[in-house]
Amino acid sequence: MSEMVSVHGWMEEALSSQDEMKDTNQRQSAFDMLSGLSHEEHGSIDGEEDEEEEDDGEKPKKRGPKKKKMTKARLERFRVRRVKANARERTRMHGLNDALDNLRRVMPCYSKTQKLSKIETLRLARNYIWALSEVLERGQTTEGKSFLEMLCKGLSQPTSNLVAGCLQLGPQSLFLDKHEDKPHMCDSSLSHAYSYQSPGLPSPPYGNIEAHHLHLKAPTFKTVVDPSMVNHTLNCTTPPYEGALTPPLSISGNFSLKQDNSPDLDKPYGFRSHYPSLGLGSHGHPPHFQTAVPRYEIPIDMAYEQYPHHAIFTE
DNA sequence: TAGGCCATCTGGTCCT
DNA sequence: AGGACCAGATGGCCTA
Repeated sequence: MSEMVSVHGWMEEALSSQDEMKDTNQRQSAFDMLSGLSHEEHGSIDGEEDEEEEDDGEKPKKRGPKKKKMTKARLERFRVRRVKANARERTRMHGLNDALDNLRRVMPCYSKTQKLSKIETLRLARNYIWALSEVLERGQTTEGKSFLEMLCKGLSQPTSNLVAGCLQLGPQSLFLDKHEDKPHMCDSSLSHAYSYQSPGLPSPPYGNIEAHHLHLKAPTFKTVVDPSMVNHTLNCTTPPYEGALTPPLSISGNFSLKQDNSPDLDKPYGFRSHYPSLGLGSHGHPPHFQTAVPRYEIPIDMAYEQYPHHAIFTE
């Protein structure tokens, strides 16, 4: 019993100290301390090491493996294991979030200040790949409504507004000052001009946006990459695409650009190789695509010459 | 204030 | 046994 009292005192200490904690790590340690508590409630604490439980009661014996008493040593081992597992899980989730952030950066609209939610990021990424593959395979233009339709399919209305606003801006507006903290191709405030209420759509979440609801003029993407200037390596099984090059809606995945100390930009992302960061799994099969987005390799300084104001360089 | 989003904890399952 | 992965639960924060 004295053990229980001391354990509860430890818990209360963790709880009270938690109020004063602002730092996440401190909170983590408090939670981790508390993690042992819930299990104490289920098991009694015995002073003996790993002593087997003896049930002399008249209650019918339960089936299944005999549960061991929560001795102090077992409790401590459990707590340590739980704390380590929590730390691993946090690290794992941080890695997952980092990957999502990297994905956000190669999306057609990216803003440090207004991040797409996780689910919207994944949806837009899927649509983006799909739309670009359509451009490659069928020679579809990125200027039409269908491109916008594909991008916005299944997205929430706010996100669709955001994307629509991005594509509405036209080529001049795509090249934002690289030192400004603006979205790559759009800003949410800009989307107000195109904010549409789609009467027939479930609002907000996840209705399909039809282009005729948008009343948008076709965005005009012009190829700014001179094919003769680039080392065009097409790493796919399909014949080389003879038409116009895919406009660099987002070239951060194609170039390895490093303007600041962000270590993330050193890593290969996006379409740099065949879908390396899109969660292909160990088998490495592209997700139902027969073509890959062409990969342009341009020296960094040349890239800056070509895209001096491309918003993608804002980092 | 409700709802959306997020971070974290937690226990279960599978794998090495 | 321990780690990775997953899904459910929970609570905090923010916004309409």
